[in-house]
Amino acid sequence: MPKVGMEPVRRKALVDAAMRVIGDHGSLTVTMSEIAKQAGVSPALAHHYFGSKEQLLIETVRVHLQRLRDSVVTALRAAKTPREKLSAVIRVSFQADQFAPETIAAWLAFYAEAQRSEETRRFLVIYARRLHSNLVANLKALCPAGDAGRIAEGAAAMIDGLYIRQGLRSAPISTEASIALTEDYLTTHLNALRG
Amino acid sequence: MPKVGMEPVRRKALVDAAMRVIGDHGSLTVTMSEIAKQAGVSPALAHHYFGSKEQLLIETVRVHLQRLRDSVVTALRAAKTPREKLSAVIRVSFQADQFAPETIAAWLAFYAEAQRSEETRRFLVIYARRLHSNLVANLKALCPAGDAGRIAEGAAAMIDGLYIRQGLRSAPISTEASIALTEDYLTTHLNALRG
DNA sequence: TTTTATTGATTGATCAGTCAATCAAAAATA
DNA sequence: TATTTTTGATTGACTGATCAATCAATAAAA
Repeated sequence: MPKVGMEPVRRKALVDAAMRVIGDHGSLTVTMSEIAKQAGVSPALAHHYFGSKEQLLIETVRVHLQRLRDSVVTALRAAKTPREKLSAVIRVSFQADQFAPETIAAWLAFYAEAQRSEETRRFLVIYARRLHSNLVANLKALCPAGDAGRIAEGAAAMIDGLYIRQGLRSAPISTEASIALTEDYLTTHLNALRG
Repeated sequence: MPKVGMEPVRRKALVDAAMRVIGDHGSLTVTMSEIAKQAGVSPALAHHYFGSKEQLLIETVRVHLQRLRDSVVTALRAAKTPREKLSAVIRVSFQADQFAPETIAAWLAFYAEAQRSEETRRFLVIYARRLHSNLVANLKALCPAGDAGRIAEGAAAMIDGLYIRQGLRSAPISTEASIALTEDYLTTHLNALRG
């Protein structure tokens, strides 16, 4: 079996396995053994490629945020007007795979981890900033700059809040309802500025 | 030294110590030793009174949510009109001790834990429902019932979202600004219904 | 004397991380 | 082409540390 060029294959498998195991487990206190098993390799190999558990977890955050970013870029390209681009950003935040319970559980675990791991925090901050700046950039075409910043803050908070509340499964809300609430927030506040 | 009636004293000390240690550590992966040390007793005593680490953590959530509830009740009593009561609920959510970094870190850890521990989840769901129903009850006096539910969802999401984003410390926002954003959300949406 | 409070010492389990050894492909050499 | 050497991939077995949980013992009140 040992062929050359396995490294990228194994790294991807391990990063995907980590996300799945963390999501199922609902916590970062998962063992390297579980992750390796899920990826179909030995724990020793996971250490071989990532050096440490912490490094594997950090890579997992990085890779998955990168994928999320790619989704946003694609969605933004497809949208024409600023208003459509705002909707695109919202839609991606709530898209199916992001809204799956295991995915929410995993992100929640990473958010908590950001309190301990400076590197994890850095990646999440980059995501938060990008979300904010995507919103601001397009809002500026629709309202004064000062209002754009404020409305973007509110919209970002609402997106994250709907997300975390979905994780609690107290009053499960559909993807469409979440999108509608956020859209409504934007529309109402933009209208308030005109009227 | 052993005097009778130590139990409630020790329980409170341990629950407070747990919250502090978890907040400082930014995670639930804290040891019974650390908690016990912070409380000034031996690890064995913590086990004696709580049976297990999990039970101590659950008690910690319960007690702290109970305190939060008491704050809300007091604030609601002090407020007269429905609109003032809405403001009171918002104010408590962002009050100083709740907004301290260690407190946010602790709650984030518990939110993540809710994915694993059914009992922890139950307590957080109760809090979420109470927040929602406090908002709905007072909104109903100011707008149609259907709109009240929707606006309450949005306001609750915004509160939780501002909270979690504060935990990231990416663009630290002041207590006042957080309150202002949430108040603005309510005002704007209530006005939109009238206009 | 019984009960409550308290701890030091210990145990058993879990895990991250290491290491030496194996195996097969690729590259170099004859 | 055949043979040897090197290198990358992979793992089983092991180690050391950590930690929750237990327990027997002590000490002071009731």
